[in-house]
Amino acid sequence: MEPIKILVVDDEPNIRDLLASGLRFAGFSVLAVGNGNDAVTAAEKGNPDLILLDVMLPDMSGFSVTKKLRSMNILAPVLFLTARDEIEDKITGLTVGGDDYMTKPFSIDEIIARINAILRRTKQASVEKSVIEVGEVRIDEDAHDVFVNGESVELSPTEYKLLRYLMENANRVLSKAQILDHVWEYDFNGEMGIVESYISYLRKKLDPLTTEPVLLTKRGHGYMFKSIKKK
Amino acid sequence: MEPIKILVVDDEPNIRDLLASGLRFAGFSVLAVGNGNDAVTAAEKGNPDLILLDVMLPDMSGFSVTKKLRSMNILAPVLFLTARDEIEDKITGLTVGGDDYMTKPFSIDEIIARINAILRRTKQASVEKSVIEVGEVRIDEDAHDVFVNGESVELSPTEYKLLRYLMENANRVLSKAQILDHVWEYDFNGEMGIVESYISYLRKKLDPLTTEPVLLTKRGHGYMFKSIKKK
DNA sequence: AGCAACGTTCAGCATTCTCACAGGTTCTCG
DNA sequence: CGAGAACCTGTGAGAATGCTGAACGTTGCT
Repeated sequence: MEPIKILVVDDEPNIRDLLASGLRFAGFSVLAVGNGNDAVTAAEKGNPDLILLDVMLPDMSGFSVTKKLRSMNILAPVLFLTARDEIEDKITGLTVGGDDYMTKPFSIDEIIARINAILRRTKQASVEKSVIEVGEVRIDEDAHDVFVNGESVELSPTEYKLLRYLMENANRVLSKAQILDHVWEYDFNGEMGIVESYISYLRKKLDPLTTEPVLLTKRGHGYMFKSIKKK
Repeated sequence: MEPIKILVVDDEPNIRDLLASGLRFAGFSVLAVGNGNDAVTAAEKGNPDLILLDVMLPDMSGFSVTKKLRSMNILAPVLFLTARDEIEDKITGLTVGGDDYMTKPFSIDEIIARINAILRRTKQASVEKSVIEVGEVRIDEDAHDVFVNGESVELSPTEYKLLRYLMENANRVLSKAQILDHVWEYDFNGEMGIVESYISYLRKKLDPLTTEPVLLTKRGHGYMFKSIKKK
């Protein structure tokens, strides 16, 4: 099976490396460059399945890059990255077809989720399923819906991301530090107590609907989503 | 089969040697250096499968080291080491993909367990299974779960580490000193009576569920986890 | 502007864990 | 057999860890 190829374009080395290693760990084949010109040549040669494109580049704007790519008949979908205060209406209108955009700072897992969503929409079905189901809990990645035994549950964005990360790693202990790094934005500078708070929120919403608690505390280690009771 | 290569980076010679010999004994191929620059060159040449990296180094922070490594396309997962009170929020944002981190002081067996967990997840091939099963007792290293004949047993962190060490060395006598060195943090300076206490705790939890005692006292020598004798 | 939802911090409470100690038991060996 | 050594285990103090409600600031929506 061919790995899915992602072209990462960002001029800040920190962000670029964060993205590259995060995506590689998620199983993508990654090529990373730091400016618009390199992006164009890399896209031409590499034929990526998706392009992760920072809007603000030193040499040319993300807008110019896509225009150029389209004119060269390179039609890979683009996920734009933009700083929160960089006027967002410059983006709208840019995103045609399967394109999408995200604001910095982001959480690495959110990026991966968006990439999968785009690939699901635009590409062959070889991308992972949009539904994650573990035990009595099911989440629909496209609709951002959560069901417990068929019952719908309303979650805030952070609650949703946390639950998704835990379910993707069901039956594996995750330390608070790992949770923080995957679920929260990369510039988050607070305490790990916030993970405890959100675990508490999730429990309050999920536990009334499950036959037994699904979010386990592994004292001294972290938390775990438990799927099935092993006999 | 190629041995798995670990790069150890720590400026304190004591810790570095402790780690190096512990890991070598566990079957890894180890290269140990004392600062960030050497780490970068060693990683470049040695192509390690995993990097054990102290966050506080004399020349550059662990953060800079990883940044540099990532930008050089060295993507080995990193297990960060940090003093407990060294601001934990400096760590957050560091762990990407399969990375993890531990606080000093640690126990050597805990380090090895974490290393195996990371290698297992980044599926760098045939690392040992996450389940250890000896006789009627089974522990799942990913979930930190313990079962005796299918029955779940709740253990405290220290109890768990002790049981794991004993099971990894089943049918072999381990002296209290050995146990102390492997299971307790390296700066522990209490009495060996603590081992007796924890053996007692384990027995109280395990014996009711086993057909015969599994933790044997070898008077004058130490303790041994006995698997069911099959003649 | 006003309101609701959300993210974040914090403090108090509850639980669990670690470890030392000490009295009791078992074993070993003279 | 008896004394000392080795071992077992209950008790409890203090620390560590985790949970949750409350407060506050921010954002987005009406």
